[in-house]
Amino acid sequence: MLGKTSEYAIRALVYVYIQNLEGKRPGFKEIAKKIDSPEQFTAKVLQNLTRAKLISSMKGRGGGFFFDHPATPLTLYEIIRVVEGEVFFSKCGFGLKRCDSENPCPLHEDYSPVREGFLKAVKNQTIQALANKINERKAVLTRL
Amino acid sequence: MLGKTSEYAIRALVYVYIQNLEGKRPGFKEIAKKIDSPEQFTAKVLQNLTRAKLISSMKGRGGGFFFDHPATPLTLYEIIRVVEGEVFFSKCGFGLKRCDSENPCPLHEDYSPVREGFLKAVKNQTIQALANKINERKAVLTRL
DNA sequence: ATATAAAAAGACATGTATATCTTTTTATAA
DNA sequence: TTATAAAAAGATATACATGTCTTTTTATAT
Repeated sequence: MLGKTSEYAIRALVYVYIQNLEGKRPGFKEIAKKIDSPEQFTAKVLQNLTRAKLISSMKGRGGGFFFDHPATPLTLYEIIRVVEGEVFFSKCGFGLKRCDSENPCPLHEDYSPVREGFLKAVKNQTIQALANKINERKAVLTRL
Repeated sequence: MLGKTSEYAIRALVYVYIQNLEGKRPGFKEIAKKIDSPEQFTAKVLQNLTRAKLISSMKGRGGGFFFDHPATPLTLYEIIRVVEGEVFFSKCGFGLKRCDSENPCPLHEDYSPVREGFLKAVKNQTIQALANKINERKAVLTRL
C-alpha cells in the first residue's frame, strides 16, 4: 500500500515527536537506528520532510530535527500527500485513467469504499495520536 | 494499491473471458489494444498467467488465450496472489516486520480493517462478475 | 579563530517494476 | 511439406524507488 519512503517518514516523525516531548532533538543517525531504517536514506526522507515544512531542523552542534508547533495535529494524510503525491488517494483500483461513480470501472463499486476507508483512517490519525500509543505501551515503533 | 501488472492481468482476463463467450480466442496483440496496455508487456503477463494455469493458450495459427473452465469462478484474489504474491495481503501498513493484534503497530487498529475490506472485495469479486458488468454496459474496460 | 558536530547537498549504486525487441517453438492451413 | 500465424522465451532497455558515499554548509563549543 504505502511505499517504504512513507513508512520511514511516518515512523521517523513519530520518533522525533516523542523525543521532542522530552526536550530532545534527535539526529538522523539516531532516528534511523530507533526506527530500523537505512541511515542515509532516512536522512534524505527527513530532508524532504523539512523542505515540505512538516518538520524543522537545525544544523551544527546540538542540531537535529524537531517540530515547530508540536501541538498542531499532523495527520498521516498530510505526510502521505507530501511523500507519495495527491493522486495516491484517487487512483482507480482497476488502472483506468478516469473512473468515478458516473463512469465506473467494473471494480469501482467494491474498491472505492476501501479507498475511502483508507483515506478516512489517515485523515483521522495523527503523529501525536500514534506517539501516545507508543508512550502508553499500546503499540511499538519497531520490531526486529 | 495494485501494481500495473495486476491491473493488466485482471483487465486482460476479463477481455479474454468476454471474447471466449462469443467463441473467440484473442491473441495478445488484440488484447493489449482492447485493454489499452503495452503489447509486449501484456504478452509477458499473459505468459505468466498461463504458467500459473489461470488461463490456457494455444500456439500457432488460430491460437490465442482462453479459459479451460469458463464456468468456474475466478476471483481477483487468486489473480493478485499469483501476480503480487501472498504477502501482498498481510503486509503491515506501517512497515513493521511482524504486526498483529497481539503486537500491533500504532496504525494497526485503523489499517487492518481497510486491508480486510480489500481482501473481502477481491475474494468476492470474480472475472465472470466483472465481465457481466461490462456486457450489461454497467462499467467499462478501458477509458482513454 | 578553530575544532567539532550536525544537516544539506550532490553524485553514485542497486533493485525492482515496467517495457521493448528479437529469436524460437509450435500448431494450422495451403 | 512449406508458408504462416501465433505464443513462448530470452535478451535488453528504461524508469522509478530505494539505498549509499562523499563533500559542503552551518551552528555551537572551546
